[in-house]
Amino acid sequence: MLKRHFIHKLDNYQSHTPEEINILEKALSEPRRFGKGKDVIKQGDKPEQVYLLLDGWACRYKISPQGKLQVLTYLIPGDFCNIHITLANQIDYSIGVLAPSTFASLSHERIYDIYDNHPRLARSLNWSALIDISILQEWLVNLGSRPADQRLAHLLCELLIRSRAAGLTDDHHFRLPVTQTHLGEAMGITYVHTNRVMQKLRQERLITFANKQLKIANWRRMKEYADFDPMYLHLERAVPELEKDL
Amino acid sequence: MLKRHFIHKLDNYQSHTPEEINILEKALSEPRRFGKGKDVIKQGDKPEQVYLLLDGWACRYKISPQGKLQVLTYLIPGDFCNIHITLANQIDYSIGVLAPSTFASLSHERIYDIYDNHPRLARSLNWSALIDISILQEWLVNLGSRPADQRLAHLLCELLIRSRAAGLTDDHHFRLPVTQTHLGEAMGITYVHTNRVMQKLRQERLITFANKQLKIANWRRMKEYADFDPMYLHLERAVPELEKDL
DNA sequence: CGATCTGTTGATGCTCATCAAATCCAGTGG
DNA sequence: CCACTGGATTTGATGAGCATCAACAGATCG
Repeated sequence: MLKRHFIHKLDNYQSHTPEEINILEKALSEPRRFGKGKDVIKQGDKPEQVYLLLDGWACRYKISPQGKLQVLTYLIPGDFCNIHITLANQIDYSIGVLAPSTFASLSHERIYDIYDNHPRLARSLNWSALIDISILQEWLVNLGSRPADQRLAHLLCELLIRSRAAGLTDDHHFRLPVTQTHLGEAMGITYVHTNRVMQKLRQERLITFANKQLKIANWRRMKEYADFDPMYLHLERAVPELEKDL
Repeated sequence: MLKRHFIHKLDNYQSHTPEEINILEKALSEPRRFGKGKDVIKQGDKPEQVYLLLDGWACRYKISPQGKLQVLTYLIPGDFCNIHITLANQIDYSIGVLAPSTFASLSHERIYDIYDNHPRLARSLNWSALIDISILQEWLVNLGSRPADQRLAHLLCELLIRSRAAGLTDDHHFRLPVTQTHLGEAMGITYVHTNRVMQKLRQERLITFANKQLKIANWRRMKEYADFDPMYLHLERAVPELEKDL
């Protein structure tokens, strides 16, 4: 049977026994489908459960009082959408669905149970949360200090490595079912400019993009171009393997 | 006796008994002084302890392979510099000292001890970590979707509220011992432009800045100008008080 | 099969970077 | 106490990167 994406992801940190996997599986609710454009969590909601993206594509985002939308991170299968089990009264972001997706959820009690009684699993979840923060930080660097072309290149490098880490692909292609508008909202630029920057990367023969499939045509040059160092993804154990044949 | 800044900060979440405060105090190492320009933690170090800023001013930052520096967050007295007790082999950021500062540290064992045996304190620490993430997210919004003048205004609003929450000030002034270069590195703009934007805020009579003291001259207009909603600081319990008389 | 969303292209102007130089200021040593 | 020094702030001139506005082509979908 096929390994689920979240197991695939967590296995990059440490390998999990069938029993451990079973504990996680049993903690999950029935999967629930959400259509494109729906919100799983809305800014202002009370925190109630943690969502796990099983399949599809989503993002965490904020809308500022002025009405501009900013994507905070992309969520791919295997990602926990909102791990930092929030002690706050209100959540200050939304989880939006970018392509038809299925989610499972974990109640806070289940999570606390894991933290209390399954220290190895607890470490895996903590590791996953650590990566979330680390990605946020790298996105800050991306927005604050790279021009738009490198910014896009960097984002695409990240998404390829994360896709490989989740077992979503094993070559240079990955599924990227988002519009250029979405990409722009993640990078803090307009969709018009996103389009132009995308063309530039195509002309440089770094990427191709068709049918929602993105291919990084030359990984070595792309990495260099993007100034990409995967260290922040904390996949030490797996990166050599993940970059093999790229 | 004077309440220490980190207690002041945590009390915004829930009040702490003298015994609880004592447990925290006893978990702290001897304070250690660091001079301006020194690094408490360097990119690439192994995680060993958690630092608490007792006095002074510091920041978390990253230097990209290309050599550009990006400030990820400012640290003021009462802040834990690196709570996310990292399970990684390497830390991917540095903690830099911007003004002469004193730090105390907590070993990972002490932290785990608190998590295991003092659930109320554990919640307070988690709350503090939550704010860290939330600030990161809001900074992403700031960099991604606000022009430089609003960006600076927003940053200054945040720093005033945080300073009040840590008991560092009780009026419109707060100590800001950083150069315009540093501010620029936080906002992803050059120091030249930082200077010009600063002058604009002065001309609008929103701020004054002299002797490392920043004053927000008109809180209501400044908030509006900056598009500032303090919700992300998760100080619900305290914000009404914190904004009193502003 | 029309209606709407997404991608693409062009023209124009503003925001911000870059380069360069002039003050201002705090600290240091004679 | 003053002359020196190096960092921080300020100012001006120029240009690049990106936003904005507008229009059209292609893809998608009920």
